[in-house]
Amino acid sequence: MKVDGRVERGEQTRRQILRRAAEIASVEGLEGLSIGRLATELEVSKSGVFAHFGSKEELQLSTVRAAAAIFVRQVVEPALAVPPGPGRLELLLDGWLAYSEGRTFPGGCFFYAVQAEFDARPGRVRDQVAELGARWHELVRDTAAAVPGVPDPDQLAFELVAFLELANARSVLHDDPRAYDRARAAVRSRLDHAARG
Amino acid sequence: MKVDGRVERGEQTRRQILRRAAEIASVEGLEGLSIGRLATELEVSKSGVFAHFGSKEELQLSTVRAAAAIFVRQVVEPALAVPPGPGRLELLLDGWLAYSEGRTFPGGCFFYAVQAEFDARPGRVRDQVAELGARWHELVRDTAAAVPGVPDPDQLAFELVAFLELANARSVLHDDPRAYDRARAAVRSRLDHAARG
DNA sequence: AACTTGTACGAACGATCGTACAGTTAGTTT
DNA sequence: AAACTAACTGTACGATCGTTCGTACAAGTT
Repeated sequence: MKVDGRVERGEQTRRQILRRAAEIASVEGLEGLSIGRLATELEVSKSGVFAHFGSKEELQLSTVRAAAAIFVRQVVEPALAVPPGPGRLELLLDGWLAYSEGRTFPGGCFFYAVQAEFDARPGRVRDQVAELGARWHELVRDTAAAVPGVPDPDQLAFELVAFLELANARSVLHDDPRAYDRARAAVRSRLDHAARG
Repeated sequence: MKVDGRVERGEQTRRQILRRAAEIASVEGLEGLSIGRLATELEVSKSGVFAHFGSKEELQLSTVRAAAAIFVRQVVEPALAVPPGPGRLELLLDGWLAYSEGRTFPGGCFFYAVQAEFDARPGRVRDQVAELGARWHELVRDTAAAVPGVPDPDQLAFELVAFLELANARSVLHDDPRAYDRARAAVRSRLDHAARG
């Protein structure tokens, strides 16, 4: 089946909308995202943007899905490409820090912004964000569990993720890249400590 | 000078507005805060609320100030009341966890929500939030520096605050109080490790 | 060639946003 | 008692919000 012309153009437009939407949301939040603004910036009509999703909530959900796909491709997949063990864990953590520091999204980690925005309100967006967060934590925990000599992978994963998230928060809020150095030092010393204990 | 009647009523109203504003903002953010909604919930007129602040930005700044005062009273002052050293550091960290876990603000830590919301946009609100965040970090660092045997108080403070913030984030997003146990365990082991090293 | 499908558009809707302003009420000052 | 002031109200404004609708047209289907 050929997929040029109308259908291809539609999917391309949709991708462009979601790309821009994820960028905006990482800075202004998923509620700060407005259909009219999105339309203006992309130089398409408001109803054109709206028609792709049917509701703002569906736009938000699609934006989260699109951001998750970018995150998986940049952070998760490279780590899963190497064998389990200390190497994979380090690659995962380094990949995350590079993803945040490199500003894949202009506001830093997309999920940090969106989690903090929706953590306390009910709804489908919050549910999806919570589920993605849980999956991320499980991935870090399972990756840590495959490292020999780790007594409590859940606890280790908690502490490692804490370092990553604070690095992101600090670097964005204070425009200070040294937060990543702090996080890298914390990760290193915590992993050394785990290996020895 | 007597301050009953008109003046007292005004200040009381202002306090009530800011109390409610801080509660709402901890859940929906400072942008989710709307003057009309605030007026409806407090059963006063929209222009009555507006007149107290003159602009939405001023309302947001006042809300941040009010939340900071609550935070200082609940977390900072009790710690400063005991002598510097390990006891003060533990009281500070335990106080923070109790402040977050006890839901002084319904959406968890007010500043976690507001920092994540404004970290990537310019403006006076962001500047104020960033300054308060820096002051908090300095307080933790200085408190840690007064503990004997701590080689790098800045690094230690970074890691401790990371545990606190992730506990808040996890517990709110997943409605899971065990995140605080994880944070307490992390704090304890990190402080033990610092004392030994 | 006739018909269906899907993208995108422009115009309009009711609601809500922040803000402005004049007026009322009640405490304070003289 | 008169003058003043601060808290608060009601109404209205322009802008923007999400959403609905009818339409135009290109592409795919039969």
